[in-house]
Amino acid sequence: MPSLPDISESEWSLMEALWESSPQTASELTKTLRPTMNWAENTVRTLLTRLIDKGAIKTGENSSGTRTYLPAVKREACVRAEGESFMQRIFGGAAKPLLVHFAQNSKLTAEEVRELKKILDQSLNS
Amino acid sequence: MPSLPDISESEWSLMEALWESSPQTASELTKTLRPTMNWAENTVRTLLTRLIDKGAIKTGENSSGTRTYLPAVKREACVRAEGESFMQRIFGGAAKPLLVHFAQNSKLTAEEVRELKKILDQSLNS
DNA sequence: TTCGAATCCCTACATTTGTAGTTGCCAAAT
DNA sequence: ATTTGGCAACTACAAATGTAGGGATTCGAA
Repeated sequence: MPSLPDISESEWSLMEALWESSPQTASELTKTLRPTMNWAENTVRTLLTRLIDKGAIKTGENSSGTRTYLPAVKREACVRAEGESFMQRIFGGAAKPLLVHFAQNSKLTAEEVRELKKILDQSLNS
Repeated sequence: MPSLPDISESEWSLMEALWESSPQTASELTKTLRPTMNWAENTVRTLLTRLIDKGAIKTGENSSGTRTYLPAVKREACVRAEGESFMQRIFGGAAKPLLVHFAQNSKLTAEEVRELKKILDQSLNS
């Protein structure tokens, strides 16, 4: 697997928008993100360029000939990479302490706890 | 709560060393970290200075009058902050998807699964 | 056909981060 | 007293990040 690009925090917002819906043009993306990040369109374009350089997204073209952008890497893969790196940095790479931490620091509903326990069991025999 | 300082990746290594054992002088720290990070002592000093500016560590003095460094913030609090930020960035702030992700992507032993389930149960009734 | 809005391509610039090097000073060993 | 070995204080400098601005081009509407 080609090692995944390093996606910064701002860039991640763009990626999320594209994973959510793509292709999108720069101005569409700007509008999509306007509510959350109040970025100037040039800011969005700069980030898009950087993401292309990093190989995280590709370009296409819509019917009117305007450039469009779409993910070149899968979200799940990026989430795994970010997760690995976080786990490494903060929990020395160990999953259990991480899970313990979040289990203890989150208010989960009984239903969620039930689901999680099920997933834990499944993680064993598969 | 005094909002916690933003600790970078390299800085985090220093903090870990200090949480593990403090106070330490700059040269002690350099030696402590030598096996992992092969940093020049000046690098360590620069990072220490930045951590002081950020309010993450404080200084003291040992019996020989040499400056020592020690944490000014608790590890658990920083871990919580980093965890929050990570969960926000990657999982939109939701704990369950995060837990599901790590539960599925880690090879846990039966024993660990047992412990985790117990912790999940406890997280409910407390 | 001309003007303005949308697109693109460059350039800019302050911060943060990673990683030191340089210099000055002081106390301990010759 | 001189040298030397630490320690402290500054300075350095490139890459990555956040956040745009300006100029050229083009396409559709007036």
